[in-house]
Amino acid sequence: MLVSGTTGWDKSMSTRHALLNALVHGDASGYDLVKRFQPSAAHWWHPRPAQMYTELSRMEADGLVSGETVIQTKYPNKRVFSLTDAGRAELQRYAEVPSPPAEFKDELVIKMMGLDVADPAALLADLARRRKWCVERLRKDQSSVDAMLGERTADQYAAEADDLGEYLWRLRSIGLMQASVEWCDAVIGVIEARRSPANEQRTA
Amino acid sequence: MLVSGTTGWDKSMSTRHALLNALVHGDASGYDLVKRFQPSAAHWWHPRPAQMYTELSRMEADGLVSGETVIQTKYPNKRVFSLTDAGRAELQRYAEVPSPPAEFKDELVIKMMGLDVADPAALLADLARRRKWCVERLRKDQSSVDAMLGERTADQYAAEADDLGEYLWRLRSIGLMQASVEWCDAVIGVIEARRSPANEQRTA
DNA sequence: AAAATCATGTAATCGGTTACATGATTAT
DNA sequence: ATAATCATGTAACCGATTACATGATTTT
Repeated sequence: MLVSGTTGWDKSMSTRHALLNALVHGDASGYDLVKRFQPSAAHWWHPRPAQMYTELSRMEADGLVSGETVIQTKYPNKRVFSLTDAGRAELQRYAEVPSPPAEFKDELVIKMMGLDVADPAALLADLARRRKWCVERLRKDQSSVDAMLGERTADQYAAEADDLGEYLWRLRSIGLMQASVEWCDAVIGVIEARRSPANEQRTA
Repeated sequence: MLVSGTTGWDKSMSTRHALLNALVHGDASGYDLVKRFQPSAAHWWHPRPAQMYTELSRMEADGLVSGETVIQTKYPNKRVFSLTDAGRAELQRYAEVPSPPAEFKDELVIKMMGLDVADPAALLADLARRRKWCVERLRKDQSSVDAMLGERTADQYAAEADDLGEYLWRLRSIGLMQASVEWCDAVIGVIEARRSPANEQRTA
């Protein structure tokens, strides 16, 4: 598995509870979990391997998970983690704490602040890149959803499936990516309108 | 000004460049900038005062801004910052660095991971709260945009205005909030479908 | 032969958060 | 009287990132 490079990783979230929730569906090694949260496998948020390993150790120290070492001959030994009762209790507690509003962090928005004084060329290039990235992400998420659904309707899937989390995560991503693409187009439109304010003299 | 409490603050972004960009439009004290990025005044991202003050000092040490102390008798003295040439150069450099993909951090999405094993009651409450929050945010952003436009069309505004950053920031927020509300509704739908899988036997 | 897979971790650093401290002035 | 405004900061902490280190095995 290639870990850094390509498109790179995105940023932060509640790593501990993400790991806890991931272990609900079955025991896993740190390595398994790293893969499950990888950018290619997952979506728009990815804890880094370094932190996942440290967090797993901390969780073990806190008694939320227990790790058993599995000795392997051909490959390095691994530690397989499972939820403890305390872990499950913590998950329950967490479920009942109201979630804070989602956080959105977008450097492009910051750059927009300088738009009325800056040269828009660099911004246009940036917007085009961003738009492309979002379209690509959208395509991937959409095809994941299609693959998950198969022949079923969304309602059937909702009733039967056992990986609703994955599914809903992708739905979330799709919505955000659509909004992002539309925003890019709107901003490009604004910059164009500013560049050629021809239509001002038109109607009135 | 009341700083903490109420809905509270959201999280992180590139504080340094946000401050730099804010100073493009005119000199300002730390306090002015704190207000400009406040949740009520601004949008969905807000650096904390503590960090803005520290960051301004660091920027001054790095020569990107220069602060002049203004002595006041009735109120505490203040330091008014202005961009230096180095600061403007840094802003230019920053404009040319490609922006990384936007980051989205949403604890609700994490909670969804446990949906097929957990009791959905707590989640439903959480979703309802979230939905309400987003609708409210949406309303505020929408009325800000309306106020900015006034009698003008979007194209006219784009050609004339000198606060495009504020405007585009709100457009971004509106798109994200709309997507968020729709997602909440979709998830609620999924949970309902799961709770009463009545329609499975229907057509086929 | 080169690259990717399996598998885990440490150390240094950093950006950001929380909590706290101060105190005159003005508006409700 | 109470609360909010003006105005700035420090100290402790913490979650997360970057960079690095290891090395046999399997696939291309």
